[in-house]
Amino acid sequence: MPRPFDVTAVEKKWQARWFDEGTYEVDNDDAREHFYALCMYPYPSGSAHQGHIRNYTFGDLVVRYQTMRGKAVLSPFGFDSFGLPAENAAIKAGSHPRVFTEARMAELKSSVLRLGAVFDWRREVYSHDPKYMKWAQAIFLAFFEAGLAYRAEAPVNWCPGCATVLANEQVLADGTCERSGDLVQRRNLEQWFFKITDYAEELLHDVDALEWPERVKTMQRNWIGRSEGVEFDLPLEVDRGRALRVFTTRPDTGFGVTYAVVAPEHPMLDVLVTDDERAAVTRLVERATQTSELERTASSDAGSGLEKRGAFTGSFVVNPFTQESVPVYVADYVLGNYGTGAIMAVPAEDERDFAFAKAHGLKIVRTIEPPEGFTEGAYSGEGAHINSGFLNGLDVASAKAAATTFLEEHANGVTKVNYRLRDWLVSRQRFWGCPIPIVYCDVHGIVPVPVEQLPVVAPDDVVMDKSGQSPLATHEGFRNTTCPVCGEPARRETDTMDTFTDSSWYFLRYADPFSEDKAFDPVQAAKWMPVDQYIGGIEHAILHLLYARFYVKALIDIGWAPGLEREPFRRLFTQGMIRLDGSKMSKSKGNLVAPEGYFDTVGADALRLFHLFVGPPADDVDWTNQTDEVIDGCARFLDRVYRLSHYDECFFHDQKNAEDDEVLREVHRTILKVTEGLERWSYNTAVAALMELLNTLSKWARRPEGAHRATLDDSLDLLLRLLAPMAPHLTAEMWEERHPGERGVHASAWPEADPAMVTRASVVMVVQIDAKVRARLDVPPEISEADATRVALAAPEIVATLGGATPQRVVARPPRLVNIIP
RNA sequence: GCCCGGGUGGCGGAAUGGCAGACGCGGAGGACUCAAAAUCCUUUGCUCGAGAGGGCGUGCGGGUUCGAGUCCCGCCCCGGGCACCA
Repeated sequence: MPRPFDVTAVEKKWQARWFDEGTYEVDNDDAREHFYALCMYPYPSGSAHQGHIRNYTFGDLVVRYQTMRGKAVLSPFGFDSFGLPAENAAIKAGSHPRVFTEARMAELKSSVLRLGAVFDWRREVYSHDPKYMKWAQAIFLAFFEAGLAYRAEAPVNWCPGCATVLANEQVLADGTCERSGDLVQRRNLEQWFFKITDYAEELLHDVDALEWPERVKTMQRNWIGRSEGVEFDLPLEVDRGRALRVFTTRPDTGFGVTYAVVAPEHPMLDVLVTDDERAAVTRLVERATQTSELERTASSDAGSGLEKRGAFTGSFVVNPFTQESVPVYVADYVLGNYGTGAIMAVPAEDERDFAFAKAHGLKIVRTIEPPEGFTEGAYSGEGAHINSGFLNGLDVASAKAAATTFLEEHANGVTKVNYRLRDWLVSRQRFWGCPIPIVYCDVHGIVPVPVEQLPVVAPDDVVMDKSGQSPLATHEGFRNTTCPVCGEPARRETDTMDTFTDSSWYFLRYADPFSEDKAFDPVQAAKWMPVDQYIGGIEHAILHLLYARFYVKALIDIGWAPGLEREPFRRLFTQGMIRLDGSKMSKSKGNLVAPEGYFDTVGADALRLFHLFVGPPADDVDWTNQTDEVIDGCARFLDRVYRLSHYDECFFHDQKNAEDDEVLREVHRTILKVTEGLERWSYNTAVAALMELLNTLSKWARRPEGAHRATLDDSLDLLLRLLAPMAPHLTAEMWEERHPGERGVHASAWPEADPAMVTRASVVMVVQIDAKVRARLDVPPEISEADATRVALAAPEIVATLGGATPQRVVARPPRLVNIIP
């Protein structure tokens, strides 16, 4: 496609200028109003894919737009540079992950530069930078000292493919690893955890006030999973001094408890099992603890196999409501690490209990009257209580309250809040991550590495082999050290931290990357935080955002960040995904459409414009065989802007007339449309408004009668300023041509619409009969209801259609429409 | 199963309860050209009609309203998230 200008030369020129001159460097003490714009910390997977391009197109638009609005905009860049893909690639190539990673970083950086995205490059941060690692480790130690990091043995998710432990968050619903797809196994290992559960309530509560997509807020709430209920005792039948403690959210159904269930991991199981049942229970427990999470959860469909997934323990407990003895079962549908690991079972009102009761022939007693027509199964809805002694006749809410009081008085009951959220397992048995700065001494136990010895950096002379085991674990020089307390030989921790820890505080380092003696200066950080606009993919809706929120709250609480707001990301925008052939575009799927080809041909501005124009920014984009044509269309639009700014085929007249004035009014209306579009993330309509304006201008200036020259010049300048955040290279170039020696378009102020210029001289009013359009009339925009009615009824088409009859009713909504009901 | 989104021309999409389809892609016709590309102009929801003009149209069925793509009720379909959390 021949272009009227040299796209590549223009883009290179401006990219070099922005980079070399540090145009978008910004000081913490800048006197202008501060604005922190941030795109999510990218993993350096190589040159950018269209998802990155989309992200940085939006981010750069925000940066340039807010700058033109007179703000000091912090726009930093860096790399989430630790992670498994680099390690796997290094194993394959027999090289070091750093070599691989830094090559990928250079590629990604080149892509964002070629996109024309602007950053304060002095603030660049990357996770495997020892300067960053030092403080990542210092934070770990501070958490450790504050009791927020602890070591515990726990059943963990072990992925055989990745040869590492995974966080709950990295295990998919079907029990497979999110990365490798392998079936995750359960193992008991000593691991490091962060006590994120201490913050469950605050993390849940603070979600409400965030200006985030509702969808993301809901996901966060669901993930935290708060549930209120009662914990109480079910005394053992044989020894009423001992009891099985259970948690329930439905104390009101207590009269319907016909059995109890403990998890296979329950500590009291040994006491509960009688000799007769021991063999069967042992078999079940072994199966439950050794089989994968998948098998344990898979059979939820219609409760199949339930008879094999539970066994009678031989013991009985006493239902405090009925004083009846009920059997205790062990079953794998009860989880050991939630609540008390034991439940009261109410088959009539709980689906799972119902299925289990059916499978084992257990008694079912309804305690809530199901509605008319309800036939079979558990009923968990509203209704009046029956078969429930003192609760009879009460609705669910009142019965809950009464039952809770009863349990408090008779069964050591306490109201209790449980969360689905678990502590964050941060240990990873991998090499390419930030080492956990801990030493194990035979005498002194767990000893933190002194801060002055940080960072603990992995050695370079490692052999990345195919065993899958971290080379740190077997590297004698790394592993063997001395105890910081006593100086005797000791072992280093060889696990590294989950890479989500790196992305949990990078935005704080961006705000102050200059401090050498601390992770960030809280006074400097507070000058930018919280992030005013965070932009990233929906795939981080739970993990990254939850962890980063936790980090900030914890850092404030341990005294590292006084004065910071407790939520790091005030506004979040989640962009849609790019899909090719219906599936998400990602490197692992090999379905990337590299942007480099577009940079070389249509140019970055056209590609940016495409991403803005193709649809609502939050929606997914289907990359189809029509896409290249749409991108060409965007390039065509830019060409037309260029030609018009060179008065290509234009004619002029000297005296400004009414038509010229109306065109300028159209420009001012466009200012409103574009500004509104940018403010409410409607970039596609903002671009459309500019296209419409160009159509108007070019039609007007190319008529033989011509256009008023000064009016065209004013219009062009306004158009270029509105287009500047979207297509920065071309607008910068044209502005320089039109205003040599003056400051650039991006340094000029965002246009303000003149209120006197946005109204039209006349507008088209629609006249309907019975809601069908019968006439269109030119009327003044301020026409009154009476006048509107009068001119409507006088219109020839209306007179003809009505045929002299008096209308029953006239609805006038001046100046848009009049509807006549005959 | 539960919780969110979303169903509008051939396609991407637009529309504070007020002219459905802005803008773009694609298509058709034309101008320029020896020719093509590029560019420019016209046209383009479906349908009946030679035409003027008419009818029908926002997943389906109801409702509210002078007026519904938009609000309410009940369905269907697609996408995403969660899913033994007691």
